[in-house]
Amino acid sequence: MARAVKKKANEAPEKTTRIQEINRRLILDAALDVFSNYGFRGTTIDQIAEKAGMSKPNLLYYFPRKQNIYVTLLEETLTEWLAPLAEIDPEGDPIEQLRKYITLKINMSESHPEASRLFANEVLHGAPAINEFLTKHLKPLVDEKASVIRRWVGEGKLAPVDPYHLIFMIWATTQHYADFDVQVRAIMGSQVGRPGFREQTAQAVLSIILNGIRPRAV
Amino acid sequence: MARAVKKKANEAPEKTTRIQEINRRLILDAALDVFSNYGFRGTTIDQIAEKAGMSKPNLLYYFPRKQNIYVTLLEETLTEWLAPLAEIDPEGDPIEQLRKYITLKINMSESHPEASRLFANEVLHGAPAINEFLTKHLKPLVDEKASVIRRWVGEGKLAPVDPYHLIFMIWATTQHYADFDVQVRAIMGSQVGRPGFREQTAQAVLSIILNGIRPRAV
DNA sequence: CTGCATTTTGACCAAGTAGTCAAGTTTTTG
DNA sequence: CAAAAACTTGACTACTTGGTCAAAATGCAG
Repeated sequence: MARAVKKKANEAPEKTTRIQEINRRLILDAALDVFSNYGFRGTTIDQIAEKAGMSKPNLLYYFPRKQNIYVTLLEETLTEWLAPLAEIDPEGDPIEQLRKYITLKINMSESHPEASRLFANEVLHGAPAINEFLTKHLKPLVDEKASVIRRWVGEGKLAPVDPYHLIFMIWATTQHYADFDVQVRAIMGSQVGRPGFREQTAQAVLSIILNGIRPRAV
Repeated sequence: MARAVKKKANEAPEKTTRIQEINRRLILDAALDVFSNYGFRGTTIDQIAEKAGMSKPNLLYYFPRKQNIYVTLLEETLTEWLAPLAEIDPEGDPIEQLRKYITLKINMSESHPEASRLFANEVLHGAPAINEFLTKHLKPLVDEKASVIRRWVGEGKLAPVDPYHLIFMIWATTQHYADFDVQVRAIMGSQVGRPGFREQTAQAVLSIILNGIRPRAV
């Protein structure tokens, strides 16, 4: 009867069994798929349970509330999602570092569009579940990288540009291809699926942004 | 007892009374507010009715289905949303035309963020209600403007750039400020509300994109 | 002012959905 | 190889919510 999380109330607080590990993974994978397509309200526990191949009460044995699945998923995803930003090397060459960052983001948008959409949907609706994450983790990281970029600008290695807006532009542009996939497909048609499309996208995005911030003669 | 739409079954097909006009407007305004915040599934008819100041059955007298309100709203919004793109003048100066377009889009994002979010949410979820609009109206318009941009590139008036990706980048960047408002606020804090923030944004976006596509020496 | 059309709403219904429960099955452990 | 712990599920409940309906209130044309 004990909930998966609670133990005998005096033993070691955290102990995950093999089965727990497997099933939580199954649930989270299924949930990512469903939540990213239908949003929080649009998703039913039954949908997730079916996709995960288990009964609803069983699913609720692992995550007592729908919210729990959702929040766990967002936390898992966000950390991974931010990794590339953290990798920007303050000592590296500015243009090279930003090229690498943009390329990584475009690749992520193609390889994990569900994660991007899950996040986009949450923010679009006011980020009720992750507002704290945004101010406590995202902001400090962005502040840090923004000051690096600002220094680069000061050293004349980049054209004068507001670092925050530059970062927003990179996010917006790269995630657009995941979040607005349907629209991109409606306009560009069959090209989208074709091999090489990602390279073509990367090339176009890199060309505009990097030339847009390359230092210019005054 | 007749539905608002049907008349005495043989009279002039379309006749909207004063009251109808007022109430439909009240409903659509309220609905834009609610739908853009909570999405289609997350919105209840009761919420809209309350915000519109009328009873639920009364609201359903004007729009027999929740879907009807939603679709009407999207159609109204989309036309307005695309207007700036149509205004790009093939005979004008390329950089000037694109500057004007970007500026208009940024202004719209600030003045009508709900419209942007309504649309973003719909596309994010696969655009079930407007897929047809995308291929029948949006695509042709984009194709047309893309060929104008391609011609400009051919004439050496712009750096070599894929016109479709350029348009996507402009959309992504400008709408980001409406759709991801919460995130922008979490990172930039109180600056966002301040007068002049829009100008600062416009300046940053214009600087990067326009310099990114300005013709360069080979 | 009167009678018909339009508008408005309280009460209600059916479907869908988050979450519970108690009883069963499987796995682990001493 | 028991006995305990962990896992699983059918059946159920409480609640939300889209939509109906019949009757009342209001507006309006002649």
